[in-house]
Amino acid sequence: MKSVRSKAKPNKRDAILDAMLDVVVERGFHEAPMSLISERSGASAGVIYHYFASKEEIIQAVYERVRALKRASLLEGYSPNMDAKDAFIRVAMNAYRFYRKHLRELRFLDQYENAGFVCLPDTNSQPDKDQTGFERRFSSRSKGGVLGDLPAEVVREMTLGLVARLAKQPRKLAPRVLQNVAERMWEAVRATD
Amino acid sequence: MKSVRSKAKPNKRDAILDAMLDVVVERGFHEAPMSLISERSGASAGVIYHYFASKEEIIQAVYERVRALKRASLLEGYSPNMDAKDAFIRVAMNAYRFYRKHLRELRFLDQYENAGFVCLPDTNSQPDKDQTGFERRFSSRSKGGVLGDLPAEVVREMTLGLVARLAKQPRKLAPRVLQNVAERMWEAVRATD
Amino acid sequence: MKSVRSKAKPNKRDAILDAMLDVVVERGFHEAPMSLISERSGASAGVIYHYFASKEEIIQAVYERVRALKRASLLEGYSPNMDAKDAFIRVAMNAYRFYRKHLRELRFLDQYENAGFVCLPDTNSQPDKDQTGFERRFSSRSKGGVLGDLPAEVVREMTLGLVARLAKQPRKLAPRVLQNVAERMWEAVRATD
Amino acid sequence: MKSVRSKAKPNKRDAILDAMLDVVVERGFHEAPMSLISERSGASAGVIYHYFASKEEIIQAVYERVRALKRASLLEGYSPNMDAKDAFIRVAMNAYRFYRKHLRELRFLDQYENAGFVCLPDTNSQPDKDQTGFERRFSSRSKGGVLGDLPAEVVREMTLGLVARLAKQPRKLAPRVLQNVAERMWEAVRATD
DNA sequence: AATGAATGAGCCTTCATTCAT
DNA sequence: TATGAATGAAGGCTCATTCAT
Repeated sequence: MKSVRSKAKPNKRDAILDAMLDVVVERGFHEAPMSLISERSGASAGVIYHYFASKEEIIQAVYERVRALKRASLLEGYSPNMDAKDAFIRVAMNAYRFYRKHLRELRFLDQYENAGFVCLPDTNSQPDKDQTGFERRFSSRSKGGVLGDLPAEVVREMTLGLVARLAKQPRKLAPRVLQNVAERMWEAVRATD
Repeated sequence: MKSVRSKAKPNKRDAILDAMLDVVVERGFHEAPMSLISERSGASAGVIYHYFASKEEIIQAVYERVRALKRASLLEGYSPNMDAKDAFIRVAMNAYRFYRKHLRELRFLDQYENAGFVCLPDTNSQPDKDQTGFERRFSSRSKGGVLGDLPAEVVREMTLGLVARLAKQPRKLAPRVLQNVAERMWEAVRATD
Repeated sequence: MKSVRSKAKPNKRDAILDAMLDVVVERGFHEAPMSLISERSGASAGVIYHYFASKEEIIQAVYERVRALKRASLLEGYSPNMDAKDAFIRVAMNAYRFYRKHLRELRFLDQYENAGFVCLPDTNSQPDKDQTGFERRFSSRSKGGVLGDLPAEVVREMTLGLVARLAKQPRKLAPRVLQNVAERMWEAVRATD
Repeated sequence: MKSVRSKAKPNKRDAILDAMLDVVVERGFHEAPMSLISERSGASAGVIYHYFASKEEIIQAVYERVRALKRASLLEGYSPNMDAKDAFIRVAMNAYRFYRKHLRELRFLDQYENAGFVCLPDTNSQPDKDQTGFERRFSSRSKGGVLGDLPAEVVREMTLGLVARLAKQPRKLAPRVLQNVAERMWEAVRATD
């Protein structure tokens, strides 16, 4: 019966993460002083360090949270028995929708990845089953998937990477246009017989 | 006759810009203290402010310099009478080559654009002639160009944007693969009759 | 029937004092945060203030406890009818044994006395009878004692003070050496006729 | 012609060391905040770090300076051809005079050595010639010296250590008393035939 | 008695910038 | 032009202490 996202007392730890996300997005990693995090989150300078060991750790935690959120959203509605093309397009549309709904998160990710923070070589290297299945399916035919023989990172950039960048554009794309783009990308990366 | 990139005495102003570029790329905007710029550039803390009014201005100047360098490189070898597809592919390959040769600059751009610096409403909105011609040609057919009817920013992301991201990947793509990608992109964006 | 020094549940107040003693000895007064005292003593940050009004007061209490312990130990086995020299040597050996057994306490005293804590003008200036007798006996002949006419503080430093410093040395002195030293000190301070 | 110790501009580095010495002596290592050092030394918070890398380093530097000063003072007027007893007494009196003249320094040393700072295992282990000669002479006969066979650290405490403690007493000892004490110590440690 | 989240002043240090030389 | 000592406002973080539970 208690409202979770009410501004009332939204769990202090989360309030801190929220504040950090907002501030970093609005002003960049530089100019994200703890004093501001404190003010925005409603947590005193002191308690913050009760929940996190350091500023870096807060940033790390925001990153983790965003990653998890993203992961969960992309595969929504996907099932392994869908037709490959349909699945591909669905995920692309999912991604676009997600990014538009979570522009702040998207921008945070961009900053995080560009400011030289990424060092951990992947805590998430034990991917959940769903994703494993998905990733194998959408790999090159030579690796048992349905795609052509482009290197994996190229495919990633031609699909999800592209969608992310499109979502960052100021103008929101009409679903029709988006579908159109997704189809063209499908043509570009699918296995040609 | 004087070598441009020699560490010798390459004009103090440039040394400062070089230092800033390096430091930002290596350590991010946060953790790019003036003291380090001073040390790396060989310019004393004091003189730096003879050449630039503030740290921000240095960053701005680096950005400008990088933009100019990039602009000049992309259209190398392009001429308006080339076949459209060939031109497209040439520019794509140009871009890839440029980015790989100037990874530091590319990374600087990424940081700059992601850290919330871009506020100046485009000094470069008066594009030089060459580019104008090029841009008109490679616009949608409805605007007199040779491409399909996707929004301009979508096309940009599907072409140059993509190339930039591919260039950032650790692995260098074989020219053959790159050509392959460029062709697929061409198929994806060109006007279909 | 309850073991005194067992880590079990030795009265929370004492646990706090123990913790403070340990921490101060290990790390100095600076770097003796209450959080560590809390952790080591097993008492929560909160309760500590149920037993003591402030950090200072804890330190004061440790000091008092150590003083009392020391006082009790030195005169062990002393009786007024012993021969003066024997008594002198016995007390010296007592002191040495005590300090070696309680090095932590000794080090605490050193820190306490050197860090500018001593300000209380001696609550213990009403010495217990035993000591009174002892002190009178071992004072200068002109004051009714058996010693020569050196100032009291000089004698103190030449005897107990010296023993304390010897005890702090890393190497433990053989009883024979110690006895030897005590005898020489006795020669140095006793009344010469 | 410029006065060195004038309050005018006594070399900022030294002013900082002076301030640290004073504050530590007056208030202890705990409660010696940089802000106070800054205020007392007349150096801004910032410049201090131009001269020293950290607070610890300042303390270290004070220690070094005090050690050097002390070393120089003790052997004043000593020459190897003096009679052993005379030399012994002279050095003892030197030490007392030094300590009384430099009570602040003495207290600093005490704090430094008791607060767990000493870690460097002796940079001064290459003792200057004078001292070497002195130390050999005033060692036990079995090591070629003129003293009895007490362990070296015992002798140290019975002589210089004792003098240091006497100097710390509030009351200044009359030269006569001091001489008296020195003679007794000499009797206590010299070789007995 | 006990907990531990919360406070907020204060700590050490950094850093963009200025200024005397 | 050039130096680098100097400034002082912040910055991230700690810690003695309090207070709701």
